[in-house]
Amino acid sequence: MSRATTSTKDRLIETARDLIWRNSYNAVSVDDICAAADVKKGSFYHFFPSKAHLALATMDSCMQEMKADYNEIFSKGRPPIERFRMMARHVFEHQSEISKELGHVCGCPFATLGSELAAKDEEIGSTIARICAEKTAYYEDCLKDLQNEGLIPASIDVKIKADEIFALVVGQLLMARIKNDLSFIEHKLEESLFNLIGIDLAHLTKVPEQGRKSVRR
Amino acid sequence: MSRATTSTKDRLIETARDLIWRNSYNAVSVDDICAAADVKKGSFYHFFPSKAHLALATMDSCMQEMKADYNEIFSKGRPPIERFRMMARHVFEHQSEISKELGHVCGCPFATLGSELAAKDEEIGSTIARICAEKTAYYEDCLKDLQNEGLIPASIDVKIKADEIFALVVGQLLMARIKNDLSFIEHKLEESLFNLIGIDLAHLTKVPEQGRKSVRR
DNA sequence: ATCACATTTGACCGACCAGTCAACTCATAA
DNA sequence: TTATGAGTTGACTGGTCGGTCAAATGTGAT
Repeated sequence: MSRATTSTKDRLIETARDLIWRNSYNAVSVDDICAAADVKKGSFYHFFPSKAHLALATMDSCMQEMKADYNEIFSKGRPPIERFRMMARHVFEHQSEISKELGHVCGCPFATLGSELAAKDEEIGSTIARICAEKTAYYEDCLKDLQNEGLIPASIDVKIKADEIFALVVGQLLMARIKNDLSFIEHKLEESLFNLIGIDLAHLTKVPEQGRKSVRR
Repeated sequence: MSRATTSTKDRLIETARDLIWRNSYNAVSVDDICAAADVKKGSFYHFFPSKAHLALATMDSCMQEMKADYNEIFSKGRPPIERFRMMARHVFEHQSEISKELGHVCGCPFATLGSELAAKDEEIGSTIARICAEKTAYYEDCLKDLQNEGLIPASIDVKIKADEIFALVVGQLLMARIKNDLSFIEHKLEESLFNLIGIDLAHLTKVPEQGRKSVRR
């Protein structure tokens, strides 16, 4: 009957993602999730040993989706500046979509969950820390390419800069969630990003159709 | 008996601040707070009509403390660069102190609460948004002074830049909370900050004891 | 047809949740 | 002395929490 669409387990993960992301881990009960997913509680505990394990599975699912997007955005075929630019656009578009679907700006799911649970549940805390590290790896790699192309000084520490970028994005997403307003991310995220990286975008875009593939040296 | 130290109401607010900040709003029950504050539940509801109202009172208390600190740090008697520098140091020292006291890096209390409740409780959400706006006002004012002294270009939009600074700090605090590690804030926050503002600190500090009061023009 | 096994169901548990209440203490003020 | 009202107490409520369980049902292989 219900197999036609998605499996019970997947349905639980998807529903949990929506409910927890929209509200918070502790504000959403297992009963809530079961009701929304139209799954009986016994079935829930057949697939997940605890509520926390569902949260972990939900994060895994989110991370895989994120990775698929990032692999596309940060593919080597794209000039590094374009990658960051596309990331900024993607953040807005993704958030905008989620916001329409769930009725509220939701920000970064890992940050939301991490902020709530990092001090309580060690496993979730370290999982989130690992996910964040994976995200910054994309930035770091891209920053290295910017260095190789001579667009940013070779002297800067790309690892630190990547952490800074991540913090900036996470912070702006958090503010967007609190204010329930994406306009800053829509109009200013890209600029903030290049400010932080240290690239004068206005100067670069003066040469519109040249130097796009590679501005090597 | 207990009046000797602090009033029941204040004791509840202080205890709630610690417990909620350390864990999260929904993870801490009224019973928990009452037990930790050695207050009976009936007394709790004599002073606060609901748990949410205690949270609001707690935020008020946090904000007053924050304002006292910020008024000192951002006083006009200090050169604007020193103000930001002192703020970075203050963030670390404050977090370090709290971390020792509560056993875990806690980050920004408003961000933590906001992330958890903004989508659920409108009043708390808008209160937090207002508090954040008050914080960015300090940055904005300080950025204007930097402009007046010619240390940053007059062309930059200080309002936006202030929001960027706030997002960066909040984001790094959130990461510190998740990782339970203050080392990035200890060693890199100041540098990140001036990166974002667009001031080359290394260049400035080459002139150690001069140009401290004012580097006008 | 029979078996093994995965899945589903709904009743159930004790603990805990936010919040209520009537009775009590005690200081002050008339 | 008595009346008032702020503060305190602990027992109480109805509902919800995360989690359990035995029994029922479906499914695929032999």
